[in-house]
Amino acid sequence: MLIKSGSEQMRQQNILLVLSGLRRHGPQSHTDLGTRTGLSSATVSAITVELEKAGILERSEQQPGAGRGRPRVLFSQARNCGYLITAQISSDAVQYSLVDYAGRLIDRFDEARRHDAQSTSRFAPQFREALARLAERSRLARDTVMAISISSKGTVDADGHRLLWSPLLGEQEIDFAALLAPDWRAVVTLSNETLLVAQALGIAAKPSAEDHALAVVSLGHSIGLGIARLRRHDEVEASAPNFGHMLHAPGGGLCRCGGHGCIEATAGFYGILRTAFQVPADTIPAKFVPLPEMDKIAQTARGGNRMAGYAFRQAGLALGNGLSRLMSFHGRLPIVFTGPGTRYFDLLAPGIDEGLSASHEVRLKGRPEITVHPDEQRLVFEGHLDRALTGMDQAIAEARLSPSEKRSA
Amino acid sequence: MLIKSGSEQMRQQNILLVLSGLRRHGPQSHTDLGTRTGLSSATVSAITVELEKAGILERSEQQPGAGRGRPRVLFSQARNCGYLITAQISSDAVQYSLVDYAGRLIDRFDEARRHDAQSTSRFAPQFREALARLAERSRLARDTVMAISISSKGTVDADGHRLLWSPLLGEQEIDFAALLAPDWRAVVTLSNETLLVAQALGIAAKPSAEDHALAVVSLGHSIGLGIARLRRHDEVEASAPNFGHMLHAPGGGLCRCGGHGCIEATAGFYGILRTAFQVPADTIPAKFVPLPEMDKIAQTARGGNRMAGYAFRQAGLALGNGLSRLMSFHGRLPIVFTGPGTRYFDLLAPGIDEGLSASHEVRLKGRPEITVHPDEQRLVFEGHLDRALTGMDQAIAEARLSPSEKRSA
DNA sequence: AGTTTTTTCTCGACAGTCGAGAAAATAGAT
DNA sequence: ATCTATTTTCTCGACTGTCGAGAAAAAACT
Repeated sequence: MLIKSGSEQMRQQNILLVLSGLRRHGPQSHTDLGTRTGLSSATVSAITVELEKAGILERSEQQPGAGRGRPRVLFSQARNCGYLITAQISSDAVQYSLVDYAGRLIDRFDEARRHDAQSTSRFAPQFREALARLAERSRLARDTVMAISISSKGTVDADGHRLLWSPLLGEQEIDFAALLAPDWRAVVTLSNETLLVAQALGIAAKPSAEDHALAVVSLGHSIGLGIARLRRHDEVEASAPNFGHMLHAPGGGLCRCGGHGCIEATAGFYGILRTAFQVPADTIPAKFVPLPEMDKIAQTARGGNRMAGYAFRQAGLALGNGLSRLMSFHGRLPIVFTGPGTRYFDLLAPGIDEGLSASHEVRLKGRPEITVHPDEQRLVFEGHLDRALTGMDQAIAEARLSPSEKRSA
Repeated sequence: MLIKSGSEQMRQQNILLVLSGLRRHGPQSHTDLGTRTGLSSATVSAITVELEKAGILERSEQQPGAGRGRPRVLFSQARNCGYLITAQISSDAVQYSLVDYAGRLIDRFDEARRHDAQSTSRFAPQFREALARLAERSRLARDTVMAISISSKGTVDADGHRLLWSPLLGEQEIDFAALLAPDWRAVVTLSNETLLVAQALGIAAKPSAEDHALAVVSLGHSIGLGIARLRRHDEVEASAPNFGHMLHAPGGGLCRCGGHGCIEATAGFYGILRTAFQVPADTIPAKFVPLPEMDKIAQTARGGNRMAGYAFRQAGLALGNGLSRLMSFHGRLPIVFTGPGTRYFDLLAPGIDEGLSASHEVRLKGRPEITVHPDEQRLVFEGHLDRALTGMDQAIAEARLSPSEKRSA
């Protein structure tokens, strides 16, 4: 059964329309909103008045000298209406950011992670403490933080509450929602890192709108994949399949997940290292490979070293074959590479091409468009912003009746 | 941007709600509809009166003796409100069915297809002629046919208008929408056969609702895959990835698609035949393998013939590995096997199991639930009904204002 | 015939959107 | 300095649609 539609839903929908228009296209006037949303001027008025009263919107100053006529007044999000905290967990550090409702960065710091034995057990309390510190530094009442958005590599449960498996903490499951529930009133969401990248690229790629989807591959110690499907009406639906541990070749090298022949076991940094140094493929994978070491291997490969070159080519092949399979499922789609591994893209490209050509889709319609976008961290942050702030907009639209509204108006 | 919401959309949505409630749960009374949809009695009244006037709904007789009180009158679809034609194209025949708006089968016939050289060029005119005959046999005005729903194996374009590639007609592209446009006013949709099976299983599996998705594999001369995602509110979103031509093993046997190492090249009937008879793997695949011949191979395999047994096991392995990759993308999901190949399921099962166990998902959460459902043709028909009739409901809801409505009421 | 029970139908109130036009605010013209 | 043209914002009455409550209908039971 679908959902019932009353005048209630109608208003919610139109409020959301206004908020998301403002979100995607910045401060706008009454008339802009009207033409953009298709709503009549009268309706826009009713909505903006209501949101202004509720403290969600505020009127910016009009820009003067913009031609004849009454000057437009721009509406924009009220900054102090609520705050968002993002936490990007990566292998060597966690980056914490505090952002206001309008999407402006207020404060940010990194906290390095150590790779000793106790680091995993101490992770949760350290995380909690860091969040507390972030709020304190800006003298922010905790109740004003409406959302906490966390990202990590690995597998996340459907609710976005628990980290089920991660390359950093292994099978140590963390329930972030439960961890933060005592301290915070905010909505806590955990997302796969590459999913957020896909989200960010999805909304950015929107204007072209030629293709209906795109894929992004994160190259690093482990391999991540994100898919963004571009739905009608500016919506982006992102997902993050477990690509790194998809079967590449049965009986292949030992993977960190305990399986054999995963893509990551050949194309992740430790896989490349293993092949390059001719370590037996069932050797327990390295926990962490420093970038300089990878750089060194890449240098020897570029200098003509056979085995190093072969390692990168095999890695590319694993990626290409995997992407070929991806395209069997989702059709041919443009591919973006990101992450630290992109600095070896020249070495990976031939293998990727070879692997891709095994696909029916590629043979029929040609090679997909491939681009490289090295700055992964920034994309992750953008993904955080888009998802979390849109979520706040939604929550505002849905919670419209509770505050006062019944008595006063 | 989302879509604007006015009182118009509100009514459309609620009309759709009533129609789909009626569709999924059969004839119902005023009150039933009210509780099911959540709409107030007054609103249900307004809607049913409108639809009755428009000739979409009609009141069935009340069933007498059902206790005290005023007897309920059941609403149901007006049969003569519109008709649907379905055409199921399979390798050896095309089945044409005529169905009324309530989903009742009115007429049906099969037309055999021959496998000679001219058959493909003659296909289109024969198809057109058969549709004409179907309408004529029931003395039906063509304008009353609202939808023509066609299914085939192979690749379909996004609009559902053109058959891009099929195992039966190869690269000979057919634009069914264009083919039928001169003769029919109806909406023409082409769907992948296995997608329809997934749709049918999806709506049937709904009550359990434990898993959020399911996959169905069609085993035959070629291999089909359908996925049904169970969305909230009774909605099923079905898709049909190009599974049969997904890469199984690089450099594997020659496939009908022209590639090497596709799943189908090992697991399709011709692939099994090739392996069983030790024909070189780059031999041009047989166009068609009669079932009795497959039965014979299966018999020898069951009787202990090494090579025949190996052929089925390899086929199962290709399927299992493919499904393992599917689960890397979609998570662990229950699997249904259908199609003529299910009669060899005992021989395929060991290979499938072995292939599945290579998946990270399976190792973590255990083997997925596997069921067999041999009667593919009936499932395809059910899928046709659900998709096409739901589409008609939607069209009715959307086209509400045009007929009269403005003048009369 | 009267009462009870259940269902269907109808009426007034309410929420929300829309079109049109009034009011506001500015730049340029006189 | 005042007036006019122009553009934007705001307001009012009409319309559409939903909802709750109660009236009307239609059967079974007493």
